[in-house]
Amino acid sequence: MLNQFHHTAEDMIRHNGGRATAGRIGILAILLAEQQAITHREIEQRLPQAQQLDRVTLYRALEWLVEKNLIHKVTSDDRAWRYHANRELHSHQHAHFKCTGCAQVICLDKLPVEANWPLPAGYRFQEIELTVKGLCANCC
Amino acid sequence: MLNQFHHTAEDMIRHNGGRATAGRIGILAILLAEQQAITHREIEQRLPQAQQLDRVTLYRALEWLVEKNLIHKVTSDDRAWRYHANRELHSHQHAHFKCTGCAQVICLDKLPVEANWPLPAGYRFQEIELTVKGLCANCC
DNA sequence: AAATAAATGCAACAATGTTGCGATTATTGT
DNA sequence: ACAATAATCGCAACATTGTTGCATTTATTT
Ligand SMILES: [Mn+2]
Ligand SMILES: [Mn+2]
Ligand SMILES: [Zn+2]
Ligand SMILES: [Zn+2]
Repeated sequence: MLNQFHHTAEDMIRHNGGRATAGRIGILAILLAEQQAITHREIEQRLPQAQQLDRVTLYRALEWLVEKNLIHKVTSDDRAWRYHANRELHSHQHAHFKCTGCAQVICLDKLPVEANWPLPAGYRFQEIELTVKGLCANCC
Repeated sequence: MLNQFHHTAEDMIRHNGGRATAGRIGILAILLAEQQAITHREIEQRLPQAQQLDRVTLYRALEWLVEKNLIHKVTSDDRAWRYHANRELHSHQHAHFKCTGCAQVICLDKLPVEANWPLPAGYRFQEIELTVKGLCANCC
């Protein structure tokens, strides 16, 4: 139920010292209900007509949610960030899958790569960004 | 010597059935001379004042070089493609490093990940895109 | 209910890349 | 060397995604 997610969303926002505005709650509820990582545009489309937000407000709300570590965003090759709620599985580093057919992005559970990557001398490792590309079950 | 690269570039272009225009040759020579993967903008800046190209022409030349497999392009989190000449090392799949300080991108030699990634049932693997982020020797 | 800081909406801007189309040019054949 | 031709180029216009400044509104606290 989306109402359930609304409640959870509001809690999460308050626990992080932010104002529980309709916009933030709605956005986070959408991301909590979503299996995949979705774009700014897709979030906009899922918002009920009654409470459409300004583009900029949506961007800023997402920025805030990322800062507070409630969601994470994923780089893609189509120049559009995709956002996804942080669940237990995804609190740490993980890889992503992107379908080259329908452009959907899902989070993969693990990041089966050694964190100690062989870098040139003097370089310092910070993090790995890994996207597996292929076809999803629908597009196969 | 950049002239040497010009000669090589012209050869590579002709061998692929394309017209050896000053623009294409200049671009490919720049990419051959460059260690790192560089952006459209950076290529533009390296072109001699005498033969500045239209932005669109530059984009289309790069597109053609990628099609012909003479160069490859790299996705980044700043929404700008970066281009690099295909050498032996990079003809196959490989990972990239991006410095979070100065934004430089270099190609890493290997891709120490199994090509057979554990995907959900019904999904088909195509390729891996992997970027290691960190600080380069200068920015450390 | 008033005070206050946080969040919002609007307009303007920036960066990167794409498309259509007429003009130019590299290449080929004579 | 010259003409024919298709490939390439340059320009203008557009698209998408995201950012910044600032005045207005609103959630929260007192
Ligand atoms: Mn994820
Ligand atoms: Mn590379
Ligand atoms: Zn798909
Ligand atoms: Zn650096």
